[in-house]
Amino acid sequence: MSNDTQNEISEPTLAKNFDAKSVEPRIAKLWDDLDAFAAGAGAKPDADPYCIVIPPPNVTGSLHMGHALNNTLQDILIRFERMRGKNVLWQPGMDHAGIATQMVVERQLAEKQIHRRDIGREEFVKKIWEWKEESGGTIFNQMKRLGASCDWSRERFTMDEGLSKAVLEVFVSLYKEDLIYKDKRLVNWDPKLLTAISDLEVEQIETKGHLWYFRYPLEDGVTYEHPYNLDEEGEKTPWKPSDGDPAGYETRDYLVVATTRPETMLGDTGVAVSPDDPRYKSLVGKHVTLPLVGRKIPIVADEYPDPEEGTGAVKMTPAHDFNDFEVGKRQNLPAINILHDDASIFLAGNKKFLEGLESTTQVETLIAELDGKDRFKVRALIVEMFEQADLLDKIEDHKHQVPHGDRGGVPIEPYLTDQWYVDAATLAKPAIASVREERTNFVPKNWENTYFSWMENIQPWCISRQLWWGHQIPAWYGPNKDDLLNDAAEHRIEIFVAKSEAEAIEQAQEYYGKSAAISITTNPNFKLWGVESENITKIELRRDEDVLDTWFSSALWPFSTLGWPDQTAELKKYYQTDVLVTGFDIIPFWVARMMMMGLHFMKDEDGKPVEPFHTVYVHALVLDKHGAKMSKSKGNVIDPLNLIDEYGADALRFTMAIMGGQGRDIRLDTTRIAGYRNFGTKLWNATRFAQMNGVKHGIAIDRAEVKLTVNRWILTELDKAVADITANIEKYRFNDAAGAAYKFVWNLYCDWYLELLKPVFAGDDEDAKAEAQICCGYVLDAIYTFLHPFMPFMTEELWAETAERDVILCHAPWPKPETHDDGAADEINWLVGLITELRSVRAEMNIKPGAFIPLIMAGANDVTKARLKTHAAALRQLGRVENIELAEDAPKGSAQIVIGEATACLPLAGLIDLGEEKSRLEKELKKLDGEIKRLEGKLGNQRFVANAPAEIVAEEKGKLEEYKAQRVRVATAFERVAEAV
RNA sequence: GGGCGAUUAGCUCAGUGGGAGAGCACUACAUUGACAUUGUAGGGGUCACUGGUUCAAUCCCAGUAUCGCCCACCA
Repeated sequence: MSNDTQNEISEPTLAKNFDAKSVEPRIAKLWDDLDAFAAGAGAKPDADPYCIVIPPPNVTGSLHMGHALNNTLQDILIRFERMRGKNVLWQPGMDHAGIATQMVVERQLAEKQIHRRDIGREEFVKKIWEWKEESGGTIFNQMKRLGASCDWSRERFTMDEGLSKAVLEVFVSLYKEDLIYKDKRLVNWDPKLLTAISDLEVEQIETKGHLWYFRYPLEDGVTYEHPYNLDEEGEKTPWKPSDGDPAGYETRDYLVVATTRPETMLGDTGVAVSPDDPRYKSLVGKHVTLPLVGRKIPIVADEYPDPEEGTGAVKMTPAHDFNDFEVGKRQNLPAINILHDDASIFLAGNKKFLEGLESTTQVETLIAELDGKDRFKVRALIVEMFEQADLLDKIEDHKHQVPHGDRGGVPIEPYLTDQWYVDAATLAKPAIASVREERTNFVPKNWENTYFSWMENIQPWCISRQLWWGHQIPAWYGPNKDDLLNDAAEHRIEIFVAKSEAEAIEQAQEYYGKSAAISITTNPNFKLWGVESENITKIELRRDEDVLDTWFSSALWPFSTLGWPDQTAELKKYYQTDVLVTGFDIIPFWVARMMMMGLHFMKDEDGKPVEPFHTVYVHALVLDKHGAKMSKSKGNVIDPLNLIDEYGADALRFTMAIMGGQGRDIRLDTTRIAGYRNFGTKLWNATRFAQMNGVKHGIAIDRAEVKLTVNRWILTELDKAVADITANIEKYRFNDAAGAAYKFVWNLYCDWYLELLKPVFAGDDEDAKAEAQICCGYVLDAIYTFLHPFMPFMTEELWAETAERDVILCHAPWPKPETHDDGAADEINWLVGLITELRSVRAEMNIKPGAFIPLIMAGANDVTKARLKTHAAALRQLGRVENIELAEDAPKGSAQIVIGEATACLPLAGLIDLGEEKSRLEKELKKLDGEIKRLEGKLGNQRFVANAPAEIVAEEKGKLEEYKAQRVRVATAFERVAEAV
């Protein structure tokens, strides 16, 4: 022992403040150089695995606050488990994000006046790959700045070779099981992006519109009696069946139907009424003439119309409305498509539309006026035409939900096309059971409602997209053999689903026979038929042009990234993964589908399905500080990178953790980030203080040997804190874990422990000093460790700065709490209480903060006497009292603090205003009286004493006694002061 | 229309069936030996409202109000 046992302040090596800007990149590089995050890094060979797969960000994405939260929480779990000794893999990767990515590159081309069709599919896809190599994945560098400890060497991409192989495998095998099929039905069609989209990609947006009431004339000679009501002014008002007897009837030769989309009337093929509707009973089976078009369409009875709504008669457009499509199927109404794929009106050359129409001038005019025009323009024109024809009954303002494509942003059209579907209902069943039977658990649990409500009403999942960027559907089309040979009028298509072109040809060969020469064409004008002879000699196959929904490949993420369909070592080790951390918005998009696919394809040794993860942690949304969603258009977007620049990654992470409480959205207020940046500075300076006092790091402590009460106390508190933090991370209570860490570091370690050590370091008890130096460093080391998951950069830096270490901090073992309560807490709590009271009285009495004043302890017992002696230095430094003396009674004219059995007196006659001291004590008495009265009332209540648990009653009794004793002492003090005044 | 959540200090939020908490903001004082990105002390809340259960409700239950989100095919 040399210099550091003397009362010298050493020069700290740490700068005064933590410089995040220079330290963070350096630490990041350190981790990188050491491959610190590689799968299993730092773990023993037989360690338990722990795996999280990242929710793959879009390749076009950049880090937003949602990612910052999501990745912070994952990284906390990952670092925590890594330090606990598990074999950890955090699997990173990206999503190819079909539409989003294609749009980005299309926009770039548009700047050069190029359309993707100009350069062709192959060239266009090449351009997207080029773009991806150049600009894609910037988000990963941003995530590294956040400190995300993914195994970056294992980065995957949903379009890369391995994952594409998984997609093929899944598609082909689901097809073979009839869980994937092709079907012609109405889909949600995005007329801007010219592709089908799934139900989930449709957003309902409330829109102000109108409800137009049109008159459809009944066929010649048909009339009916239409009931009406009368209002107070004698005007006719609509009648509904529930109104009872109508006021009267009028004879009508037309039906009134209402619509929000007048343009669809061009495709009307019927009018439906309820079979129970008394108004229209006589009309069922009759016809109306479709205005403007002149088509005769039937009036049908169907359970779909609600007699209480609208007019009770509903126009049917099976090709452009999901309900009408169903009614059409039931009632045998044809579906007439009247839209091009871009939602312009399709009349000229529209075979189905023209069928059965006489080529009258009326129709010719209609075609001339409307064909090729945009749907909304046509809407206005149609209304105008109805008005001119005197068939517009009335117009009402109408608010309704209009479906919009979430990417293209324009209203979608229900559109009749061939698409591929996944039989989601079948796959959903085991996925529902897994959650019901708690093999997979949502945290917080209430998100299971979202999951169930989605899964239990699940519709066939439309997985084909008319895009170029994505996994091309592995289906090849050829002509139906029999149709070919029989020269049938209707040509059916034969589908060959295969993992490769060669396999498809093989299948085709088998189907068409050995004599057929089979080739693949990409010719868009290719025809499926047209052979020359009755022997099939030449067949061209053409691959389906469509690609798969992006979420199809994402659904395979937990096993495809681990190497599936190959049975890799990683797959074996890390599947089932542990927890999925995600926002609630993609529970149906992603979580539900991963459950379906995982359970279908992954089996354990006994062939039992294995869920992709045992826990789904659902976190909140990050909103601005007023609770609004962040969006570019609102201009309230906070860029996490700016926050990292300003406050450091650790501060941002800590904020995310402490605000990421379960089941609640986060309103981000940047002042809080500043607060947690300050927290880092506090810890930094605590270390600096330690350095100045020769504190030693990395030395093990035998707790039984620790002598100083403060040291024993802080070690006990440390144990409590570590246990608390550990338990809370295990329970995904990130806010509680961060809160416990914060309180321990600032409110216990810095505010009291270091303050209480100051007199020790300044004193001349060398043994005490040596012990304090070791203990102080030991606790600091523990702090670095338990804070590391939250603030990895600073703690890693401090870890390195304070001692030569065997391991870097992110591989250091998580502290283990030892329970060891020896009563030190009582003593320190007494001391802390006394000092706090001293400070409070001094402040109230306006005594100069720096001034030392004498203390006389009246009525102290032996324990108190001993404590006064032990902590004299601390009381001097922190309470600014000196010359501590003992007395039987409090001297006159002093301020008095009742603490335990004793009274601490500050003899300040002349220095303080005794009147003020008197009123201070009076206030205290009043407060005690209030408490005593409350407790006496409670304990006097027979029902309380009889019904409350015994320990509660005893507790309250104890409190009452305590208050009463306290009151006696305070009253004595008060009287003494009162006398002196 | 159905479902979920929120309502606690000026602001952002924790929290518990048994004496209301944090951060920021505010007030006063302090400061060249860890830290002004600080310290000490202090002010500030009928825990949205109304009922109910209970010995006891901010907490549990029901209803009301306000706000937010999700789902849904109303012509």
